[in-house]
Amino acid sequence: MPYSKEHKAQVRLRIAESARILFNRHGFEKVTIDQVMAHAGLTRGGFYNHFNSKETLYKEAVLGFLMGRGLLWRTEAGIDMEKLDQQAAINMINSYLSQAHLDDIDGQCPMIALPSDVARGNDEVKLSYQKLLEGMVYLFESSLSDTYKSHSRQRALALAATCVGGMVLSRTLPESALAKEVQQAARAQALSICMPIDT
Amino acid sequence: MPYSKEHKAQVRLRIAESARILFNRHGFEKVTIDQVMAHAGLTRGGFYNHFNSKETLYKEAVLGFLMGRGLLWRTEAGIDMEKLDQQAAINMINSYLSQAHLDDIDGQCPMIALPSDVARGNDEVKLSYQKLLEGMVYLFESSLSDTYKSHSRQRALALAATCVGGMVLSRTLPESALAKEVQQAARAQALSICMPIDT
DNA sequence: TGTACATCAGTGAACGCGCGTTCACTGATGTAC
DNA sequence: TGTACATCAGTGAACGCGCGTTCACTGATGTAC
Repeated sequence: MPYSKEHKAQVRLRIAESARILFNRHGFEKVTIDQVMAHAGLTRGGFYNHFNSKETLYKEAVLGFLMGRGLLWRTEAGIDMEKLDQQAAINMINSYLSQAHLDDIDGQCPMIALPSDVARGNDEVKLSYQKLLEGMVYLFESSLSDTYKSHSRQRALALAATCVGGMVLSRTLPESALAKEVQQAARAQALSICMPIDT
Repeated sequence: MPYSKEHKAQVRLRIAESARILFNRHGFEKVTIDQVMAHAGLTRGGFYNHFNSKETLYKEAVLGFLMGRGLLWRTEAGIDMEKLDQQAAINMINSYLSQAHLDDIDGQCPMIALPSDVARGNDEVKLSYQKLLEGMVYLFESSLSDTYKSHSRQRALALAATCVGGMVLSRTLPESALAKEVQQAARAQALSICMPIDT
């Protein structure tokens, strides 16, 4: 049994990670198997040792975010998944709706980079996208449950819509003041939702 | 001078309209010139009598929504662009964040159908997308200016983010209760933003 | 410890299909007389 | 009013390129002895 099992698993992960980055930059369609493999330091043909088709890459790439880059990202934002209080929601919003996130093409949340690509993908991709959203909603809902006894789920879902919507719009506008304005307005709105009204 | 000028202009519009519908269904990449022309009742080669390239179709298709389908849609929703009061904003939200809009793949707002495609398009497409957003923000801002003396622009921008975000997320989730839940939560939130707090 | 061997991850040429674009043509239309 | 003509919208075959996928191979690795 040449080559250890871990070796193959690692290479597979490396390919999926390369795919995630390139998909974030250029979308599912525009990225070729060649580019993905080259980015992972390999050549064309080997791809099919690891994946059945390009389609199966989509799922793996989107899901990879949760455990890889996304995990790192939550840590940096000071979010402790064991202790989801109001501050966690605030940190999430400030980090998600930030200039840094707008600038980070490679590391951005796939919900922002790939919404319409996923909408046209197969059910597997959509399900992995749903996992991302559920993670975000869980975070918001847990964080808000202390502040708001009722409607905390509704508020959490609306917060997710505002966060993703604000970033999607910002990303889609041509480089301009308006892009920044949208992102900041969405943030202000989101923060006011998760804080008790005392203004 | 055979064929009147109007004839050519009409055909051009018909092609752009076919493109808009097919793009809404399948995105920029997946749709072929053949399909667009066939949908418009023409054949492949004639395309280049009307457009320089596939790329130039993008802009025209997105912009076409504002004056075509979008106009019809605002009328149906009972929105009078001459009289933008609080009710106009409420009508807009109820119509935009609705099950009917979710079901209307062909006629939906391109901001929902094509966000990531546009984000990767050229500046012309982005600019036409921006026009759509500006229209929406203008509507909200005018409608809210009576209710809220200050921050009406910020609220309008955040409303746009919530509307687009709610629909984008809904569209992207696999057919499920969650999709509907997101859309309804976004609507409830949006409505509560544009109505004086009296709950 | 050293060597022969079997496995299979990785290589890169080749295949085949699809699509954007071009081009020589055809024939419907409005105009001139 | 009727007819010949010029224009150019529309046709469809052909081109060429790019990309997903296949396949025969190569050579690095862990194992058996």
